[in-house]
Amino acid sequence: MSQLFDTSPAGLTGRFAHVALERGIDAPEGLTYAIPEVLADLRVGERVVVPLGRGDRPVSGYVVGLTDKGDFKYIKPVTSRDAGAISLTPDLIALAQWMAGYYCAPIGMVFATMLPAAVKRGTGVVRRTMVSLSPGTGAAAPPVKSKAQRAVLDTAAAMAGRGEVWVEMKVLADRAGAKSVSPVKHLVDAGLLVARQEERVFAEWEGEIEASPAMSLTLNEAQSRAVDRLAASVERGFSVHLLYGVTGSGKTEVYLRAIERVMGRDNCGGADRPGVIVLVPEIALTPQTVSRFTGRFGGVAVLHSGLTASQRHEQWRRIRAGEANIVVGARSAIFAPLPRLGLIIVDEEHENSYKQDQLPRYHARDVAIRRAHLAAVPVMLGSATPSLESYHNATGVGVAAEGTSPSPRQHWHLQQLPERVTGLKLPRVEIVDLAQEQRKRYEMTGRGGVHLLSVRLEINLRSTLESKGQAMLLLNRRGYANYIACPDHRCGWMMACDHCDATMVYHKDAALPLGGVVRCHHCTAEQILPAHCPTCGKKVTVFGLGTQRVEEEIARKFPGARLLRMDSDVMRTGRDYHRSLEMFRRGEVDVLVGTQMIAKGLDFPNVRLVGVIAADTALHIPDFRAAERTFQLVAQVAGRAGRGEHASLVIVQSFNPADPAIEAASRHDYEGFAARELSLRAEMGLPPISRMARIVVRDRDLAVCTGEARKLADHLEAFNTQLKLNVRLRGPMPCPIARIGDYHRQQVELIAPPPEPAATLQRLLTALRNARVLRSDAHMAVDVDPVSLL
DNA sequence: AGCACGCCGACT
DNA sequence: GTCGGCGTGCTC
Repeated sequence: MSQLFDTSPAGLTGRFAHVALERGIDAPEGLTYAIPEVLADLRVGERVVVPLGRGDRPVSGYVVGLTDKGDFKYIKPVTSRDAGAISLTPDLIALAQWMAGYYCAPIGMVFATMLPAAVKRGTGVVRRTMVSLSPGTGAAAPPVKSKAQRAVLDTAAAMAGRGEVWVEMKVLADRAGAKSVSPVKHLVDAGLLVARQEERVFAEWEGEIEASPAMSLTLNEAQSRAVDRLAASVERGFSVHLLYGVTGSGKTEVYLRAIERVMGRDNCGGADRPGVIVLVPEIALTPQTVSRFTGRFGGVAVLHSGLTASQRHEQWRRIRAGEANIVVGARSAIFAPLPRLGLIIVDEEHENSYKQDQLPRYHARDVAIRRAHLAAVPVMLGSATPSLESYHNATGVGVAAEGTSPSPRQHWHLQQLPERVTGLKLPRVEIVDLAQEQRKRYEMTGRGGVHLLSVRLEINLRSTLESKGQAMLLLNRRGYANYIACPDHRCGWMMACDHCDATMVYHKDAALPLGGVVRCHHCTAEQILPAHCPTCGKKVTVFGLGTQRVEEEIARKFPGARLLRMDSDVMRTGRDYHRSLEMFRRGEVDVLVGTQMIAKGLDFPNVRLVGVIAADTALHIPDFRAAERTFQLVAQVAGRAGRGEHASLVIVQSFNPADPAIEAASRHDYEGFAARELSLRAEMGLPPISRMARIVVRDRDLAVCTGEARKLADHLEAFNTQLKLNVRLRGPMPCPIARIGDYHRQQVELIAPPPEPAATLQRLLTALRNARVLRSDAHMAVDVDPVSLL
């Protein structure tokens, strides 16, 4: 169209910008707008305002591409640049486009996730007027009208002499002893001072993060080797290093040294230096973790959910401006707008919290790998219990034919830290058979019922407390009892949520009039505990284990022990969590009872006993990763013991003591577990050897839900056959939890076989998306690489 | 996401 | 005969 004109229409450059809008339109390549002369220097990544729809409603979007050809029929011009001059680096634009395609998400949603709302809204932006002596005003005392003006000029001259050339108007007035800024304003009007507007983001910080002293630790051989190999790979561009180091093997020190190597020892920020992103699970983002980085380096920015809007905005601006080039943060910190990237580190890469459970359903580890690839830099993934995805990629275990040795994927490297740092050994782990324990107890006492503490655990807890040691007890289930039922087996009534296909959980609370509430863990439903069975009238019983019950049991058996429970019911904010951990660290707590939030990454030297109350909680959930979860949980919590000079012990209670996952975790045998589990996955055609996507259809009406799911499955089958993709389709079938919050849920699973499973899956999903039968919205959720199948 | 167009029930 | 219900689809 532009070629029709010898010269462009008035005010237009004849060039065009592809603009991806912030919401709504699911087109990764964006809409085409003409670039006006006044915006001739528009670049990819800039946030702009464009007219949309008949009413030319102003909407925000991002320039994703520039072109000389505008082949669309009607083309409107870009209205203006974003008022806050927000822009994303070109690598983030490319990353957003990849994410929108890979995760089947509207690109606008991806941008919305990339940019903190505080940045878009401009939270915390303060305008200040800065003034400075006019050039030429200095030496000769210019005529002034008042004493106040004289004082202002003298003060400004004195400050300029100390290097403060630009001073905020209000500050200058104060220093000069003026009652208001009016003398300063008069001087500006008279041309003796010059003024300019400055916009700055201002945030209040409550107490500075204290930097822990930079300890110079000597690396052991394995640590040095890992650092050397990573450093050696920098020149080759993109590479992935899986740092598999047992619990307590000093992975953090490897990260710190790797950062030193990449950006130089004396980092203090500066845009000329490459930047580093360190991803840490939200829960591990403690002041202690952060201080290990701030203690070693300057120019560190922190991003986590506990920040206020203006703090987040301030951190983002510092990063964007190159003032901070080390970013430590949770999942969304992978979108940190570093002008130049040098390295990405993903700590505890196996953590499921890296996967976002809302649109866009991205996995921060995988996005990190993609971002490193786009920037041609190395990425290091660290874990004591790597995800089978990463282990498979880094070793090739799981696909090698008999007799051939497995080989890693291209660009992947395995770095191992097989031993704990100086002098520390992995703790001894004992398994207690709970079924046998129950029988023994019955023989001795004549009474049945499940006891939370086995004889072994109770004895060891007692001796631990007597010797002033600390203990941690893990039970990965909140509440008091997760079943509320009729005691009569012939009746069989069990209390279920009215809105979900799930049982209700009893939460004890002595402060409440009826001693507690009954809650659904999948929606917000809450009820009182019924006294009698609604079907047969018998007195209801509660059974099943929860952390509250462990707490009660310990309090009863060990009245002198200082006890603290940590689960998401008690820990409402990150501050509660950090405060509790600090109490435990200071030794003000003897026994810590909690869910998986106490299992990961914590380092308390005085923990001499770790007890797993029931290792089976995750074992029977209908998810092919049940064994992997169980292994990770047991191995991780076991790793909390033996981090000091005292002897320590881990006791794992289980109804399935011979289960391979529990057994392997008790022997600290990750490799054995991984080899076995990966061959099972290969045999059953499951990830990571294959790739999976899951599409959930939800509707309040069951018939609509099943009908829509059927239609979707038919479409999938048609395209799968037509494109000869050989993707395995399962369903439509009800989700394991078939109804949540009054919405019925049907699912279809897509499993793409090797070779090139990811590409195969993408081809099918893209085909459906282009045919407009697949969309991610309120009715349909596409989850690529799901981590949870409920 | 908005905001239109479009095709069926209760009003002047 | 019109007003308006919100279902479906487009926005450069």
